[in-house]
Amino acid sequence: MKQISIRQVQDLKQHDCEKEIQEVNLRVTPARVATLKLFESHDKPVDVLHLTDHLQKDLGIDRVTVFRIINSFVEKGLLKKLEFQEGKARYELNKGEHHHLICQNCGKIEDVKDTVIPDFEKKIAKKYKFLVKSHSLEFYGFCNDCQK
Amino acid sequence: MKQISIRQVQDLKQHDCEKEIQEVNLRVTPARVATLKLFESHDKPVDVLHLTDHLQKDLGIDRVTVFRIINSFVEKGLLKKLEFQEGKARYELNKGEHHHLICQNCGKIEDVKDTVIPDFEKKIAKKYKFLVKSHSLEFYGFCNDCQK
DNA sequence: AATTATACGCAACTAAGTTGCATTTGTCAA
DNA sequence: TTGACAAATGCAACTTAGTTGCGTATAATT
Repeated sequence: MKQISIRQVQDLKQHDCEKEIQEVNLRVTPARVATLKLFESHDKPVDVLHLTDHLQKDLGIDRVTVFRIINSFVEKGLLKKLEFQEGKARYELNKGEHHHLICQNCGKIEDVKDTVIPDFEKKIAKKYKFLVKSHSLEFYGFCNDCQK
Repeated sequence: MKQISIRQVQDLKQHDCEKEIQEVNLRVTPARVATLKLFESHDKPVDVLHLTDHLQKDLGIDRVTVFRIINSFVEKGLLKKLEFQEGKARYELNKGEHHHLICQNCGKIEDVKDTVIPDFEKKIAKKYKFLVKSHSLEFYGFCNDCQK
């Protein structure tokens, strides 16, 4: 069986990111590819400070640019903006409908698959004549470890 | 049938607010009563700027004090903190479980009664061993008027 | 390789929210 | 009712998230 090297995996990733950016009609720039790559290698919602930490220090990408890139990614539907009552936004790749469990003690964020919202949305559309475009659902409390 | 005057209604309200504040072990101060009254006379979630507008101009209550009062009210469970992806918080009286429909065009906020979350929370508690303390659910889209 | 719209970096700004500290005020007990 | 003390307020200064304007650089297109 033919193996592919780490190098090749990274190239694939690089190529995927470039393609994704191109597909939403944004120019493929090093800053954008690096940002999207960061999200691909992160499965939890991150805030901008966390992103700039790496992007600015290691790649010299400006804070402002990171904000602008993220806004364009959100606008194009690549990212989803989240707010966990922290006074700042978090972002995650916009794939797979799910919600979040946020531990108020240790800050751990867990994903929960959605089982109820699509039905609820239909009811809302009918009853309130409201056209739902997106939603956000978060649960705050204590994770298994922090209940002790 | 005996009528009560506007004056008496306001006194009742004043008294209710004072009682509520006392009951959560906070000192009854003019600033706190005025803040709580503002919430009682407002059925939609408001941001701090909106509050200070009245409290500062008409009653000379400082911006900082408003922030501090609100934080203490949230801590004591009188208010619920909300975030509608605006880069600032909103607050509402913490009574009656409900969610929000937020119109992305005109900004109108509508309340939706909860029908699905309590059940969902039970499932989460069981499956993820997560102790849910609170949650937030918002729907973004277009209200009836703005769909045209 | 030249053109051009778009993206980037830098500096400055805005707006939300917080902190420290001196003064005032609500509460409670004498 | 008054005096004492903890708690609340006002003011100034600060922090942090996010934005804007503008000159320069660069990706896409011919």
